[in-house]
Amino acid sequence: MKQKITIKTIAKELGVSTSTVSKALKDSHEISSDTKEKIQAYANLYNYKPNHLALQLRNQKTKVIGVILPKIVHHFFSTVIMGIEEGANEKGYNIMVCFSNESYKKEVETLKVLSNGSVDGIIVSIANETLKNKDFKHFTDLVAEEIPLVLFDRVVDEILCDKVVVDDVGAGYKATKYLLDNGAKKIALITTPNHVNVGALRRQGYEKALIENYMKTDPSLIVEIDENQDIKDQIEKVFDKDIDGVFAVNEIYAANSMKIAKERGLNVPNDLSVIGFTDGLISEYSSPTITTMAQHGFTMGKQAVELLIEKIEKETEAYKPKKIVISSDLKLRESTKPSS
Amino acid sequence: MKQKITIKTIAKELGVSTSTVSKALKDSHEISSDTKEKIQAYANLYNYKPNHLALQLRNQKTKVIGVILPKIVHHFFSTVIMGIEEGANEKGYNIMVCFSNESYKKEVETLKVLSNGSVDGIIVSIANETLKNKDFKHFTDLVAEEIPLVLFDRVVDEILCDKVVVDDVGAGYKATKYLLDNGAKKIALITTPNHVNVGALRRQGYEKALIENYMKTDPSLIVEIDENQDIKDQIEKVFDKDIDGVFAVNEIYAANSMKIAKERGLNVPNDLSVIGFTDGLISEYSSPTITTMAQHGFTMGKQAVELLIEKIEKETEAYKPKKIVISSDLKLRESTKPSS
DNA sequence: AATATTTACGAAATCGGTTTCGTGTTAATA
DNA sequence: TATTAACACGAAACCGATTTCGTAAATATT
Repeated sequence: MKQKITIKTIAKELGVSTSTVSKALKDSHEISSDTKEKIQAYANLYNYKPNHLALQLRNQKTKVIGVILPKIVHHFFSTVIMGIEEGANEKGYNIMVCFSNESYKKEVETLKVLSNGSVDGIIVSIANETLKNKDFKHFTDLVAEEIPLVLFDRVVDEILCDKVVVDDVGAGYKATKYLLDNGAKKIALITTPNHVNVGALRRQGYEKALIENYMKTDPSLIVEIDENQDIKDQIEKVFDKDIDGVFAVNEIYAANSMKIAKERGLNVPNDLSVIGFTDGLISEYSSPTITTMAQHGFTMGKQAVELLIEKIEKETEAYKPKKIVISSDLKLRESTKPSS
Repeated sequence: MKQKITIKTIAKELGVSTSTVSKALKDSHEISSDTKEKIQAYANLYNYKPNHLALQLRNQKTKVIGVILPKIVHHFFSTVIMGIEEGANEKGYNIMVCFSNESYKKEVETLKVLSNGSVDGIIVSIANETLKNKDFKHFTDLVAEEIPLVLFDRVVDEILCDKVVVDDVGAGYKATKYLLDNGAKKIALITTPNHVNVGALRRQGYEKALIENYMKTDPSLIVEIDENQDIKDQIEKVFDKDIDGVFAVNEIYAANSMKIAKERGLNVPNDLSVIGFTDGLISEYSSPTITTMAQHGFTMGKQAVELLIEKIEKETEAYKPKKIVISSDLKLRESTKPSS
């Protein structure tokens, strides 16, 4: 890279001290207008830009926010990033994005790299593997070091920090209730293994809605998808149970269910109603289009980053972790019968 | 944030100089094993981590790569990010991700922020608005400053730097030829306005295939989508032309075409064959599934970052911009007739 | 004319590391 | 025993900015 022009260069060229240059560039009253003009003109001419690293070192802050996501090729996480970026930019921050790829090891490493002073704070959605093995030491260490941390979507109680989550129980409840209210009797739940807490919570909502309707939950209607195996094959089984409703905890599971229904000659929504989760492109472009619980990723990201920046900038001693719950709404489309 | 432990702290506590601590921590032969052990033990105990900012300032490099994308809620760009991140991590770099949101102004601002020393190099896919107004000064300035820059996918010749692109002409040709070879006579092209160069290039391929087949291009079969208006409405018109093939330059256009076909009672692929671009989730989960030109975003990202890092680390004086062309393949699915 | 007050600028410390060079002590060699 | 070499460590410069404090010269006040 080309040799950058620094304050020192300017000082030497104009025969003044670096302090004078520094003050002149910020229009200090201490410097005569003559000198100021000269220095500013020179700086402009040679396109002087203050070196950020030097400023960061001096100010002990980077104006950068670290973000660790489990994955990115995923509509929900993409929208969250958008929200984080917009919120960060508004406050003059940039974001450094990393991925754990759902791996515990990568999450630990990434967290270590980010916590060495490269960023002022960190936003994370926990990797699946970490949720499974329940080892959160890397996070609690971070909290002990008092590095600002905000968790979103995939969070756990063991880590004492600010959190932003969807009302997963409520969402599961709303979806299931809608299906029941519109005549469904046997509703399959296509979910993740229970260690993924959002899956577990949505399941609670599902069960709550059933109980309220005096129905008991039938374990054979619940499919826990193992992502390492073929998704469609795993869902296939539950279709033998003569179901008339499907609540899937994400788009992919919903889309797979639709495909199976079509193959079996079931009419959606007349023979079978389907509700998914995460309002992404698949739901929008599938045919029939899929009714989903909209997750408001953009809002989550923005709220998360606002919480974080508040924590970064307000050095409040007495601090109580906040938890923001974002409610999700049912976005009605063609895969369910119209509300009766 | 908690007061971090620094080399100075350690030095004072153990009654040695900072130079000794620094050397001891890097296992220098200059320091006696006794002292080394003492210092290393202390550093471990108090979880000492060298401050990255200080190192960056001293070494004049950040080990961070800036990435500016037009948007992220988009399968192709998501996969590119994955590739960039993986390639960067392998070489010990992190990525700082920003979005232009297709806006010229935001692109200029973001570029300015990133070029003040926060990153060692930058990877960009140009915003639509910039492509339209053809103002590339912010990029040429960057090149003049000799800040390593790599463009991908949406690139222009005016900017002298390394580039990674898809073989858009070839891809357009392959897709169109496949349709022709399987009996299509009237193929609609659903594309972007011509200033988006990838659209223009894919169109060239489309025209080339037609010419080779002794057909002349019919302008009324070409739809240039204005993204500010309803996409489906715009495509609708061309369906009145009695077409039997559609080549869409992205997934969304393809999915919309499928929907129109379905509404009009056309059987895909028997009455109408459809080929899209960008092998994303929509194509995979649509029904029938959509044949697409796979764009290999991951590979593009990885190649781009490798080019960039080479540029960053090799201070070669004589330098000739490279252009890597990645060929895209047709991924056959249900929306086209099997190859005859 | 003597003193007080501005004005305009520079020296030096600081942020947290790395690195070169110098030096006192001890051990090895002539 | 005198000289040399090896060892172990510290002082200080440096990266690029900011900022406090000090001060010489110019101007204002009594």
